[in-house]
Amino acid sequence: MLDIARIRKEPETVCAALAKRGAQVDFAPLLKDDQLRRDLIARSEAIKAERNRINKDIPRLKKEGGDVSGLLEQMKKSGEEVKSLDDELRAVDARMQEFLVGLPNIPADDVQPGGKENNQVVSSWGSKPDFADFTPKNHVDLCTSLKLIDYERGVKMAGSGFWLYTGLGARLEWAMLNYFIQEHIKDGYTFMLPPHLLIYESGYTAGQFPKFEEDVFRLQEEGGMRFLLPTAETALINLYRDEILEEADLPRRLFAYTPCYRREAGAYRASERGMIRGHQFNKIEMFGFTRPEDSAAMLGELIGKASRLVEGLGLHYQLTKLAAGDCSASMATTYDIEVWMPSMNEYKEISSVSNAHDYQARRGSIRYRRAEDKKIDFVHTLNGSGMATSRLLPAIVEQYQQADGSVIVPKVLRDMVGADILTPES
RNA sequence: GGAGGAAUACCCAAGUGGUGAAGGGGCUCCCCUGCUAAGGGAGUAGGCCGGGAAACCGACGCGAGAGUUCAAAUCUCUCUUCCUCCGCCA
Repeated sequence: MLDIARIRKEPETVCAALAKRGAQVDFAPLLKDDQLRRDLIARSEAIKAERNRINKDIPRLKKEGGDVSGLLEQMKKSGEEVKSLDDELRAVDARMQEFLVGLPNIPADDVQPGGKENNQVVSSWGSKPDFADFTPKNHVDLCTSLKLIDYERGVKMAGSGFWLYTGLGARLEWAMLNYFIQEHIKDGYTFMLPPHLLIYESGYTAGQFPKFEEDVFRLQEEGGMRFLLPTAETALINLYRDEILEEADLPRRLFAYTPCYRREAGAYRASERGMIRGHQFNKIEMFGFTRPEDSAAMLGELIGKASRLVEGLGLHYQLTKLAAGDCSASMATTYDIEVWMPSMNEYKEISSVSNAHDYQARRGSIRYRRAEDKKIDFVHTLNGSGMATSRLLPAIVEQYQQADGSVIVPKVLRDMVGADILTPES
């Protein structure tokens, strides 16, 4: 949610910023409603103030035996006036709300305009594995032959877009989750296990609703809906919804493990099978609440953490700064970590680290009281995958595969997996 | 799923239609005392919205929303959350 005061003050600047992400917005109807709204409030409140004054007098007059019937008549009339003004006000409010809720976040100043084509590779780590001596297999073949993932039986149980980790595959997946959890705890982050089913308002605060309701699995219930979270971010952003934190409480550094459930309507490309567009995948999510002046530093911190985790696994990756149009609607800045996928000859996103500034905080009314002057202001919120293990497992088997079809287990996972190398026989 | 009960400030809590939502604890400040104590006094109802450069003024505000009324913490309805009991529990 954008600040109406800022739009009122500098509509052209906001308009130009939104244009960076390809959003063409005309603020004229909004600003007209804004003026109308304030007029309605002024008129309604003037009548209410008068009514309050008279109401204070009535009991006194009655006690003194005066005649109040004329006053009562007048009060009844002004009551009706107030009611009609307030009805109009509600309609204007709803119209403005609808307009504002549909607007995406303002991209940060240093974010490039344009779409995907303007994404910039910031850095890269490691190098592409050398497969000169043999033809590397793709992760679907590897995971199948090594019996790490059972794609067919996953579909049998749950339908298209689901798979099943089996044996060493489950252990490898779980080892990664454990590894990340341990690293986050070492860094002083607080471990959270949130509910997986959330109410509508939580999706609204995250910026998911109302625009992307079709993208989640929904359960219709009497008296409302619940949905399966598409990422732990959707839960964690709501931790302090409608709360006022003390400045001393900030920054908050959290992480959570949840599966992520997404509809991902439409078919995936064959090469993406088993990695992208699954309806359910595992992810550790990092999350931060900060003072506005600290969010840039925390963004750097989160990028650093995500990078170190991929490096710990020894995977070749690049860090990309997204152009405005490629950032999701709620985010002002996003950096992606993209891991090398030999079979696809592409770098694929495995972590996305973003700063939402006050966009989500405004939607969810998440604020803090400054220690010095007791003023209340919106916090900044940040999130980053740290990491999506279900996308890392394919990268691991592809990058670590050997000529004989076996896969070497990354050092940091060997104890937890209980194996140094995965072979078709193991 | 059923039957009851509850929701007022940081905490406890009074308040069954009428001008400023009692009181206590805690907290902040001051006085007295003089050193891990005790006493006295003052302050302490949030947040949003509108106006204003500000001081401030106004509107709203007793879980949320609607209604009755000239007037609602108080009466009515709907909902939410919590508590007690019963049932269910792969």
